[in-house]
Parts: sequence; structure tokens; C-alpha cells
Amino acid sequence: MHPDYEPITGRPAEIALAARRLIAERGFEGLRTRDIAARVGINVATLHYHVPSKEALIELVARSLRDDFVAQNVTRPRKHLPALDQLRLEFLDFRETLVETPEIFIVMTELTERARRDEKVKAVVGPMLAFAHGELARILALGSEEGTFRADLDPEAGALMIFGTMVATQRSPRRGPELFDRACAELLRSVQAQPPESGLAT
Amino acid sequence: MHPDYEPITGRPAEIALAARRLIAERGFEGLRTRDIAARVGINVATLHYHVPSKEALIELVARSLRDDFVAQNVTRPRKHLPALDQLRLEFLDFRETLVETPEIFIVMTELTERARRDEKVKAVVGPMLAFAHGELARILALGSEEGTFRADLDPEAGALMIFGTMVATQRSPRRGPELFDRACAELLRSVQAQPPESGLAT
Amino acid sequence: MHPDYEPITGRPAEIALAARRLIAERGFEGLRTRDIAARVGINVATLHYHVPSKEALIELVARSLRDDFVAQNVTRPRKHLPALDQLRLEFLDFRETLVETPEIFIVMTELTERARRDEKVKAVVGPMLAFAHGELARILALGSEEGTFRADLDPEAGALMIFGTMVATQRSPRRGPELFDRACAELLRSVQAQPPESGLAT
Amino acid sequence: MHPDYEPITGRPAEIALAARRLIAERGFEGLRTRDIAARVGINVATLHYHVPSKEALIELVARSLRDDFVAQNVTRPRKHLPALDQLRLEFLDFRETLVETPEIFIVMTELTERARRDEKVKAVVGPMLAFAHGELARILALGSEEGTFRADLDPEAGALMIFGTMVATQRSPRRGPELFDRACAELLRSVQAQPPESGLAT
DNA sequence: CATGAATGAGTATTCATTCAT
DNA sequence: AATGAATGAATACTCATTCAT
Repeated sequence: MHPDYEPITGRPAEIALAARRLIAERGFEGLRTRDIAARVGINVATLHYHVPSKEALIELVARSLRDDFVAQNVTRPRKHLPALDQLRLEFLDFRETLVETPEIFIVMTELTERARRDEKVKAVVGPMLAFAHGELARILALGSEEGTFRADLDPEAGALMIFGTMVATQRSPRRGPELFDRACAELLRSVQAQPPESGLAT
Repeated sequence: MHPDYEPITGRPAEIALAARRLIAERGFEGLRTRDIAARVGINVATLHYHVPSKEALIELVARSLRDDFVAQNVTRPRKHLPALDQLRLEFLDFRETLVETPEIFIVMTELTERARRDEKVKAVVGPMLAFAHGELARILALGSEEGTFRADLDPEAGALMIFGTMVATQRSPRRGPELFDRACAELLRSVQAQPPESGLAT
Repeated sequence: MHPDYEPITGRPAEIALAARRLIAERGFEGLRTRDIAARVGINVATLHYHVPSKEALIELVARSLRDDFVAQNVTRPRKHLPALDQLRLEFLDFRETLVETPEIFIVMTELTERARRDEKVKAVVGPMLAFAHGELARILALGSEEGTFRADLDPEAGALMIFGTMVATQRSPRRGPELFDRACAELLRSVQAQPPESGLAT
Repeated sequence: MHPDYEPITGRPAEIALAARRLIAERGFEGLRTRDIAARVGINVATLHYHVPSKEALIELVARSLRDDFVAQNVTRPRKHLPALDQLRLEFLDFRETLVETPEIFIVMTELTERARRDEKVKAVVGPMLAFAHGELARILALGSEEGTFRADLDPEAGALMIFGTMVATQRSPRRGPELFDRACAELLRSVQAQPPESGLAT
């Protein structure tokens, strides 16, 4: 698709992974090339042989996240499912990442922040976020059409709401699977159309 | 309340303000004591006279944000209003800050991120977030009780949802007042109870 | 005269002197900021406090040479003397520098070489060389007018010849005061008009 | 004559040529083995296969210059000509090099400078300069004997003068063929004996 | 309060050189 | 012969912090 769309492999992949972990632990401010090299088990000069500068390194990290993102999205032919199921699968994907590689979110957040001042990072992170957001909006619009979701749902705003809630859940000091599940439940209640018999009970 | 609850004034206040702006512009990684001093119009050594260390400086910034936060909340005796009005006022407050001092959100985000690794920052930022979150949860619970908001609303999860949506709105590349308004409208639709006549129409 | 014509003093002067000596000993390739700092007796960081970069350091060295050059030329009101005397005084000046601060020539040569690739150095070195050259050309023209020097003397080419010979003398592996004196004598014979009785003897 | 007197050929010759050009462009300080390799179109490791170290590389450059120098001098059996013609031929040789391979002078200057601190370079450059200088001195002595050149000409000093003038001409910011010609003319006037009728006219 | 000067401990980056293939 | 990868030892430069004045 894109001209530079070669997935990262070999040493650069190892470097990107080590960098991601260190960013998750210490943030960008605490990121040191020496530490990355040490964690990979190579000399700093070798690190520079593969990644010419720190700027390039951060780009590499961004591209590495995109690789993971793409890998996840590529293997999911679910567009034929009902909107509600699709949304639930999105939640499951998020949950899985949350449990298995929580570092991804931290790094993603840092990168998003950094994208504000770094055009190269923006060029990688921006489309990724736009895609994720677009997928959610698509699902919401589909659900409204199906009648499963509220008719007055604003897909764009709803996507923002879902995305923001996921991130906030992840950031909360009380973060964890239970909180995540409560947040998902709340989101589902928020977007779904009220059952017709709602007038009788309550 | 707290032993150190003296609002920041004089040079330290100028320093905190300059630091906040620089953090908003360049992030923590790009924050240099020399730059802050230059922006205040003083010497680095003078900066260190007022703020003994960089760690203390970041604490100062956190406390400075808290001062703003407190100043905003102190002048709002609105707990007697209906939940819907209270929520709308929260949105208005957020909107005002968004327009007038957008830097506050950026710095707040950076501080939240930093709080994960820095206990002192956490000690200042944590309670602030908890308070904001608690207020929203309180409003939502009140609304459920009143019957204005959905009965099955989970106040905690809902607060998270509202907060997350605000932040996401602020972070979105398309951020701006219009997007903010759409997000607020969506949040209101999400938490409100369906009108009783929903059984007839739709 | 020039806006930046502040003679170098204090620490920068010490730094320039140390740098000059190190350049004379090891050339530009062997010039290390650490060594300069060590020779001045200060920390490398202190060196960078006074001179922001290596580029600036080399400019400083160039300006330092110019200061010496100006100091020498300012205190010499000799334009009223006969051309031959003026030329002899030029030789004496050169000889004095040669004996007392031979490092100046080495550094001057290195700087001249560097000026080819470094515009800032060129801006300092160029005018200096042009002035020196112009002075020689002026003396030669005056001598021709007086009848002391050959009538067919090309002042420009002659100045080049004198200057080149001095430099070559300095560079020769057999350099030293005696060689210098022989070269001066040869130059004097070269530019002087032949005595009228030359037709009789020979 | 010398044990190592094998002219440089093949890859080493290519390397020497590339190195010479890079030295001319950036000086010794800016000479990087990687750049040389890149210009030759080989890998750095391959460069090191042919030339074991940077020191050896500089020696190679010096030897390469000597090869050119010898090639020029070998094909010139001119010792039977009158001194004036020989001197003119020297000027022509210089002029030719000046126009065709001006880089040679720059590299030669750099090498001469370097010879002061590097014994190995000195061992190659020294004899070359001594030979050139000796040739000029020989021609001048011959001319004096013939009566073409001044009787009081000091061959050694005169050789220095000629050599220095050539170099200075090359270094002058106004360098170029015209300046060169004026310098040669001046040198010829300087060394030649005055015509006998000089007593009558001026 | 304020500052110019100074500094120790870093920090990314460079570069000649090596080595297994 | 050639190369991709690796490395030790530098190297210029940075930055928070200190201190005498």
C-alpha cells in the first residue's frame, strides 16, 4: 500500500521492542540509547549502525506499533457481522491488548503526545488513529441503520466517546479488567436503542 | 486542608507559568531550566534560588495547576441544581478552559503521564483527578435518582466515559469548539433516560 | 571600525591562546576541546560556556590572530619613510614574529587553508591577508616612484612574491633566522633598481 | 632507487585518487575512510583490506603524489637547455598542473603541513620538495654562470623565492592563470641580469 | 534576590577498525 | 576480494546544579 511499508524485522525489530518497553517504563524523557542497546545486548555504536539517530529511533517505534496494529486488523474479516457483535469484538481486541501487551497503550499515548511536535511521528500515528476512529464510527453508523443502536447516535462523536473511554480506563489509577468491563457495559448501554418495552417497566 | 496549601505567588508563580507554557510547547523532554529562566527574564541561578531542583519545579507546576483547578471549583456553589444543569455547567467549564487556556490540558496530560513514574507528581495530580472524577460520578448518581438520567447508569463508569470523551476531544486532530459541542451532545444523549413516549414512536 | 571589533580579553583570550598553541602543535585535525580546556586549566563545560561551539572557537582563534595583527600594525607610523626602509621594517617585523611567536605563522597557514571551506574564517582571515598584501604593494609602488626600486616592478606581483617567499622560508625544513636573512637579501636585490655604474663593472 | 618504489596501481590507485579529491575538498580533518570507500564504490571493510590503516592511507596519498611528480620529471630531459628556457619550462609545468589538476597543490600543501608532525609523510614529501627546490637552485646557478641571471643571485634563496611565489599565487584569493603569468614575469625580471645598455637609458 | 562563571555526570553520535562469512 | 554487522574509544556538546560576589 504505502511505499515504505516494509514490516520491521531482525535487529531493528529487537531495537524497537526494547525501546517500546523502555518508553513504557520511563517515558520519552528517560529514554537513553545506551539503555536500549544494553537491553538488546549490543553496543551503542551497533544501535547507531541500524538506527542512525534518536529521531529515527522514535520513528521506528512508531512504525513498529503500526506493524502490530496492522497485523491485528488484517486478520479480522468481521464486517459481515451485526454492528453489536462487531463492537463487542472491538472491545475484546482492546481488552486482549490491555492484558497481554499493556505497554502498547502507554507508548501509544506518549507517541500521540509527541506527534504534536514531531511531524514524522504524526505521519505514522495520525493515520493509525484515524483508521481506528473510522472503524468505530463505521460500526456505530451501521448499528443505527440496523436499529440496534440509537437512531440519534452521532457516529463521529460516538467513536470519540468510545475511544476516549477506553483510553481513560487504561489511564485511570484503578485500571484493570474489571473497570474495563464496567466501562464497556456502560458504552454498550449508551449506544444501544432502548428496548421497546421500556415504557412498561422501569 | 493540606499543610502545603499556600497558593503560589510572586516569582514562583511566574516560573510556574513559564514552565507550563514550555511544557505545552515542547513536552517534559524538552523542558530546560535555562529556557524557563530566560522566559521569566531571570538568571538560571536565580531560578534555582526560588526552586531548588527540577523535581521541585515539576511539583511546582503540578501545584500551580491545582491552584487553578481549586480556584475554578471554589467559586461554583451549584450542588443544589438539577443534575442535568450541573452536568451542563461542567461541560461549560471545560469548554471555557479549552478555549481560554488550552495549554492546561496539555500540561495536565503530560503530568498524568509523568505521575505514573513520579510519586510526588502523583501525590498532587492523583487527588485532583479523583476529585474531578468524583464530581462527575456524583452528578450522574444524582441524575439517576432524579430520573433524568438512565436508571441503569453506572456512575463510576459514566464519569470515566465523560472524562475520557472530553480528553479525547481535546486530543483529536480535529479538536475545536464544534467537535467539543458534538461530543457533549452525544454524552448527554447517552446518559439521559429515554423520554416515556419512546414506546409509541420510533 | 567594524561592529564586532572588540578585542578579545579574559577567559576567551586565554582560550584562544591555548587553542593557537595546540593548533600549532597538532593542526586542526588534532585539536580537541578537552585539551584546550585542560591547558587553560578549566572544565570542558566552562570552555563551552565561553565559546559555544568548535566552529566559534576557530573563529575566535582567527579573531585573536587579527587582534595581534592589528596591534602590530597600529603602532607603526612609518609611511613617511623611504620605501626601502619601510620594506626593511616589514622584514624586521616578520623576523621578530618569526623568532618570538613562530606559532602565529603555523596557525595562520592552517587558517588560510581552512578559509577555503569556512566562510566565517574567510571573513576574518581574508581582510587580514589583503591588508598585508596591500601594504607590501603600496611600498613597492612607492619605491618604484622614488626610483629606489625597479621601474618595471609590478607591485601586485611583487607583493605576492615577497609574501610567498616569507611563507616559504618559514615552511622550509631548513627554516631559521639565517635562511630568512638570505631570503630577505635576495628579495631586496630583486626589487631594487640596479646602481647606475652597473654598466661599467659586472 | 627506493625499496618501495613500485608505482601504485589498481584499487589502491583508485583509493588514492578518491582520497586526494576528498582532501582537496575537505582537508585532512574532514577525511573519512567511509567517504573514500563510498567514492570508490566499495565497502569500508574492503578499503581496509587494501589499506590497513588511516596512517597507511595518508602515506599512500603521499606516494601517489610522488608518482605523479616523478612521472612529470622523468619525461623531461631538458638539462642541456639554457637556464632561462629551463626556468620557463618549469613555469609551464607548474601552470599546466595548476590548470589541469589544481587539487594536487591543495593536497601537497596539506601534506606539507602534516609532514611537520608525521614522520612517515615527511619521509615521502620531504625528498620531493627538496628535489623540486634543488632543481630550481640548479637552474638559477646555471643562469648566473651563463650571465643570463644576476651574478649576485643566491641560488638557494632564489629557489625559495620562486617556489614560494608559485605557492602564494596558487593560494591567493585572486588566483588564476593571469595572476600566475604576472607572477612569472615578475620572477623573471627579478632574477635576470640587467641588459648592458641599462646605463644609458633609465 | 540576583548573577556570571564554573562544573560533574551525562548523552547522542562518530569513526577507524575488526571479523565472520 | 568483498561485505554486513559489530565495537571501543573517543568527541563535541548539554544540563542541572553550585558558588563567590
